[in-house]
Amino acid sequence: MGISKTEIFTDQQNEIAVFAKAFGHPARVAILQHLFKIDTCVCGDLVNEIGLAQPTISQHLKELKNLGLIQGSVEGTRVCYCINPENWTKMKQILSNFLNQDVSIKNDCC
Amino acid sequence: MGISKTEIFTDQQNEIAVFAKAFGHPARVAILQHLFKIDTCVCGDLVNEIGLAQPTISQHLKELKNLGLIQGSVEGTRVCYCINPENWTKMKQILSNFLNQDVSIKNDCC
DNA sequence: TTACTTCATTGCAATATTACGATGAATGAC
DNA sequence: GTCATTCATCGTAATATTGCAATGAAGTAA
Repeated sequence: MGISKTEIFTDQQNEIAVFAKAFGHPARVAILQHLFKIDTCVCGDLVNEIGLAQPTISQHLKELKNLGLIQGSVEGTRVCYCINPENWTKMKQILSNFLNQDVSIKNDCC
Repeated sequence: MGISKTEIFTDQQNEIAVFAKAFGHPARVAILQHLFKIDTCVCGDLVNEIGLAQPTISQHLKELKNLGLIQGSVEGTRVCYCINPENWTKMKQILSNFLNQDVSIKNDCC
């Protein structure tokens, strides 16, 4: 049906999935990498940096903003974006907990 | 168009996106968590454990298997799945590199 | 053999995502 | 005021994803 049955999963599982989905597109990965590389707010040049049309970039930025991973502020005609450090750290911990659960895989299986 | 323009991004960016997408659905998160919890191969009871229909689970398992994150072996009428430790570690390093790039965010922005 | 179990595959419907042209809103320059 | 710039939003088309019923394939049990 194209709709995920989120109600049968735990809040934690849904939260992991929502954050992971944010990185599930290379454009959003590229946007975040660029914001980290510049290490301050980026004003306007994201469309040139990434190779997609302006409405498409705007849409990806909106998704990242809705998740709280980035924040933007208006500077005249431009809008400046940067990482939201608190929320990035929060997200990182949630995903790291999931990724680091590989305690002890028995090799007497499969 | 529903199709991602992967050709304009680096291999690394596409790789991050592909792995992240694997966790972008709570059912796949739940499957992986269960495999880790059981800590050995799981034979058959995934449909009862997760609350989705059998073809749906089979489809999610196929995606995880195609990415190499899990592996399966036939045991009679049953099929047993477990985490692929090598590929899980590989994936974890790729995603961790991305998540851990928060070196120094200047707070004189935004 | 038949019946049963387990899982994969097919086919389909509903929803989501991606991308962009066109347009609008807000600001700055003049 | 006009004009240009920048970014958001709307509308739409194409593709992807999710979910399940029906069916198929392969094994076990009798």
